[in-house]
Amino acid sequence: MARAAQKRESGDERIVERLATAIHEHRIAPGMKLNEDEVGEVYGVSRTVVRAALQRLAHMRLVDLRRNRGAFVAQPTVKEAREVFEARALLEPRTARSAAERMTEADIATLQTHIDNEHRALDLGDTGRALHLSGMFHIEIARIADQATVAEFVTQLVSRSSLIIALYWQRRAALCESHAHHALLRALASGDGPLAEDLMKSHLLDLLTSLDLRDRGSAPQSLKEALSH
Amino acid sequence: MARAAQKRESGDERIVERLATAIHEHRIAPGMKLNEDEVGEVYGVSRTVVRAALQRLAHMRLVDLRRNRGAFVAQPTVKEAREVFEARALLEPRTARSAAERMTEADIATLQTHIDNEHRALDLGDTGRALHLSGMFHIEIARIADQATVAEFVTQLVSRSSLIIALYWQRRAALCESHAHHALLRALASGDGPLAEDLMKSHLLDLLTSLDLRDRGSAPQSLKEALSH
DNA sequence: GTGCGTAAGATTGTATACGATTTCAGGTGC
DNA sequence: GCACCTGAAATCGTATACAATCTTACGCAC
Repeated sequence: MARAAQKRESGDERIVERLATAIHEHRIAPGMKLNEDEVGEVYGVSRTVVRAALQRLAHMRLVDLRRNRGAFVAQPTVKEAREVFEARALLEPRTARSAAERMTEADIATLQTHIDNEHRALDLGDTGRALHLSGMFHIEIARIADQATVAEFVTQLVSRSSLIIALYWQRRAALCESHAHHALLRALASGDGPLAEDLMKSHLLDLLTSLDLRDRGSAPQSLKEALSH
Repeated sequence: MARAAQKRESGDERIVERLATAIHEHRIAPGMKLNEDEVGEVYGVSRTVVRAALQRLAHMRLVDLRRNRGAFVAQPTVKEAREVFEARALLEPRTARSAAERMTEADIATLQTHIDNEHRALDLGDTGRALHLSGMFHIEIARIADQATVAEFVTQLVSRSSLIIALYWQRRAALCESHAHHALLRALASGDGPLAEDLMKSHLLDLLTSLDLRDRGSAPQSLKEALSH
């Protein structure tokens, strides 16, 4: 209810959001250059606000800002990918345990909704949206744990994970995710903290092992029409 | 222009650094307003770069950016303080263990230097610098663990901790810190990962309990001359 | 004297302009 | 034909100008 009602969105936030989802949904490929003038023209704003948006995206590690060179969609290396999941392994299991001890009926409903929507998106073949919702599930848990700082970190890590998955996915296994989330939700709903912690830990491990993390060349494309709308 | 010297630093980074240290050393009080024109005049740059700097500081949670209102030095609440240390408790102990398994002679020397400098600063009564060096010790450990992502988070958390300590400090136990760091270094140097993890955990707990985290009114002052140089 | 409305001032948000740096194409020499 | 130099075009970094929004002070009615 916060978004739709509040038209007070500062120009750059709108662009951050649109660019972020475009990156998450893999509509603009890693390595692609984000020319300030072009982005500005696409969204009908000046470079001033584009630069602000790019800076924030750089902060989220979704784009790479190179001095006097410009902004490029981030291309997480294999090392970075491992480090991101390492950080998630440190933060999320314990946070899931905390969340289990605080779950309310409303929280259960929210998580269930996320899972349902994720299933629906998958059925429709909208893997981009499914991935997004899958991430929201993790973020929501941190929020339920009432740990804003951790939630913020998890948000960034989930965001980067989307990019990483887009880059290093070795196909298959979107379903097992949903199952993992469902089992997690059961543990959370029953207030079983230790179980939730274990499930989260193995879930993250599964995610990591489902990636193909062997070095390989990258394909830095360069076009901007993918941004249209 | 007589900018001379190092051009490697993009204008805004210089300002971010100066403002950050000014905040860390408590030279500008939490709640104080950071007027864009004034800051720009102090550092001899235009609002454009000041705004970029403020945005980055907001990202670090050192300043609070309020729409159409301006930038204010952050005033971490008690809740935020707890959450920051909660996050540190999740990240740092395990990271210390990893670091213990990777320590080199150079790393040991670096940490020892930090401790020495911290002692020296304390002897000179420069608590601001001592606090800064104390934080660097923690950040260095994350770097040694070769976990850039975690290191980045720890950097932000340490930074916020400085502000929190400035706000909620209650007892004069700066010495125990040094002792804790010294013990930690010994564990790290001897490659005892589990011990390092335990020591870090209790060190963070000590830090947290040394704070007076009961709600109380804040004192939002308002001047800018504290920024001079 | 108190409360409120309105207008002037101050401050932030955004756009545009200009200088600095990089990139790339074309040409010259070997 | 290849390497290297040179200059123009493109792009980023910063400053300035203008518009939108908020704050504050003044004046008027009661």
